[in-house]
Amino acid sequence: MSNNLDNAQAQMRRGVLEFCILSILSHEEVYPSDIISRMKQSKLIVVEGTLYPLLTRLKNGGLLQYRWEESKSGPPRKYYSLTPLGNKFLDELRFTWNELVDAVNLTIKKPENHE
Amino acid sequence: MSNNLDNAQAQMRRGVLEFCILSILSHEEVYPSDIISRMKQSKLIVVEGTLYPLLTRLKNGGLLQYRWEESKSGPPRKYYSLTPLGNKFLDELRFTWNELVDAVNLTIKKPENHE
DNA sequence: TTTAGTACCTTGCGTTGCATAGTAGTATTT
DNA sequence: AAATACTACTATGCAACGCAAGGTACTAAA
Repeated sequence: MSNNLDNAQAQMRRGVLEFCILSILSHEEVYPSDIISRMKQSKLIVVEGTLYPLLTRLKNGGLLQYRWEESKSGPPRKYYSLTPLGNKFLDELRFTWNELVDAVNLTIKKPENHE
Repeated sequence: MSNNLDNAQAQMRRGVLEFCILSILSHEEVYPSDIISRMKQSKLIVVEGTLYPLLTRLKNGGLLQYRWEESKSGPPRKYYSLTPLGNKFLDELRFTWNELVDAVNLTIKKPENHE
């Protein structure tokens, strides 16, 4: 049961993963570990095994780009940012998100008496 | 690209599928085809190949129950409804959904200047 | 009896999230 | 200098799930 719940919650989170990551990247140039902590701040947990492949997918799709930057405290970092295409894409997602919220609110409300 | 977008939109929808279906079932006893049209009304598309396995999963998890009812216009229908456990579960999902909306809104907003 | 409409069910594929493990850089401790 | 710890990126393999496609079965109409 709690298993079921965890699952359903995770499922919800997954749906907005891409959207949130792109949003974060639209505000600031960050590297993957940054994203993880930003997300954790808003209680949206992402792990490495999820994030890295996702970023690669988005990059291959032409939505993201990155540049290497040296770090004093470890290996070099990949700083990601949105491409113009990525920005357009994000705009669409914003619209989709708003639509989704509306759709869900409509669905979870008790229906009017029809007939 | 539009492929990418469709994908991301579908991903979002998937996240709330279970939640919406359980919500619908909490309002009225319906059969699967009903659910599909209810969802379509709110622009949340579900197809049979998704819905039937999902309902079976939820039933096996003890969240749903059903009864058969004859129909004048075709084969008998399976009318689903929530079990007590299903109701509790739905409550949790409502909470999760609200949390998620907050979390997303927090994430997609420009961050305050920290430092 | 054929066609159409409704409803339920199954199979198989592709995607994707995630646990796990691995590589490689810097900094600190012994 | 060797060992340990921390940070960061990468790779692999499995399991879950959505969905396209195809199938069964019932009623009604042509």
